[in-house]
Amino acid sequence: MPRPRSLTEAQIAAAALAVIDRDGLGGLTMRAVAKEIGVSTMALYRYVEDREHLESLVVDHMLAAVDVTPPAAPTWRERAMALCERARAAIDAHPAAVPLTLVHRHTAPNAMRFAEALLGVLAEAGFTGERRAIALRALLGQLFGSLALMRLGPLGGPGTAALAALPDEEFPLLADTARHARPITPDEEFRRGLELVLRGMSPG
Amino acid sequence: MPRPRSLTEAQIAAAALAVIDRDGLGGLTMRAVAKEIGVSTMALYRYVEDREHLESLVVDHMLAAVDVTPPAAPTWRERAMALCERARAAIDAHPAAVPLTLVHRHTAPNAMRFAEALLGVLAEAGFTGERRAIALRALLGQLFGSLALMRLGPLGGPGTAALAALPDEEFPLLADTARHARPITPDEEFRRGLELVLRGMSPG
DNA sequence: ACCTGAACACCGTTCAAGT
DNA sequence: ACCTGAACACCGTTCAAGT
Repeated sequence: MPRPRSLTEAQIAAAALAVIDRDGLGGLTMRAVAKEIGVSTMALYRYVEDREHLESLVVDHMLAAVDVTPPAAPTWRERAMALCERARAAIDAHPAAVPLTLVHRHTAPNAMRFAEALLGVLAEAGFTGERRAIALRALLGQLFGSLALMRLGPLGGPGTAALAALPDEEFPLLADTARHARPITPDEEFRRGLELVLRGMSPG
Repeated sequence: MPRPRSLTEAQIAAAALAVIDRDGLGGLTMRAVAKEIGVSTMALYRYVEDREHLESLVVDHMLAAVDVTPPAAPTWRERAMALCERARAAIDAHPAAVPLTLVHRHTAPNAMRFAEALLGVLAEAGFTGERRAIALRALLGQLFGSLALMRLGPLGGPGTAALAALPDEEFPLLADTARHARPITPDEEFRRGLELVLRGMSPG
């Protein structure tokens, strides 16, 4: 009599994410995830190929939380922005996991689901062919790049404060820019950066 | 009689980069770097705090190769583009090391040197205050985000080819877009993405 | 001061054994 | 079939000892 599988991929991904949220990315080990679920380390290998696969499950699980129904907004730029903000919210809910999204973005089915939705907005706006491909990549680049930058230190954070205290002789512009950047919130930074990209894009 | 230091940071960084280029990021270990130099593993700890510090040296070493003298081009957008293309060339010369640049960008002095140069172009173009801060971050986000995306698979690569073969019913736009993206070279992808960002920016 | 090798506490993963 | 614990080949880093 075959024993039924006792774990699901979602369960494993959720446990891994809990470990990351609690102990950081450095705390993510096969042993830790197994313990979190309450199973032997080797039991995990019944469900995932290796550690890479486990990480991929985590990324897919995070992106599963992104609602990809077409946003109702008057302009295509606002609709694209709304989609990207949903993705940012879902990813930023687990800041320590951000680096994983950059490495495993291509193996997660839910990443494709998101890309398809974003392409829907672009297609409706009149983007076709190569132009649409470039537009998608630029948006994804800004989305993930901006998330990575903000995880290292948002404009309004301590890193920027340190830059503001830099010797004016060597980095005058960096110091001055850092001082002006102090009051910018991560939300604002994300929005305004993406707005630049969207403003530079046109379907024709 | 105190023995003189036998290693330099540049030498260590170069050895680490050689290891990465040869064996990938997974091959980067303290033991491998020490062996590459021809010294005991523990000798490295005379020069670097820990593995994190070693990685930071690698990133700084890669960015040291970026020429930050102001490019001579008619428009500020072309000058900004030229600077970013120099950075891309330096980083892309070591594709396996790209993920490190995302994690250690903030601790590398040469990253600040590059940011200062880019701010020089923006300042000359009339960007000031918050606007300049946002513009810098958007450019850096696109630069690093785009590099990360291209490392996973350029638009013209096998990943895109796989997407093009996707079932049309589930991902019609993704499949179609992937087909049109096939002939786009990494160079073109990088340039055109960054152009979108630059086009969307204005100093006033 | 600088360098070394052994040792410690991990890690991912293989393997043989249990139900 | 599914799960387990011991074992293997690593890893970063501490420490005591050598010159």
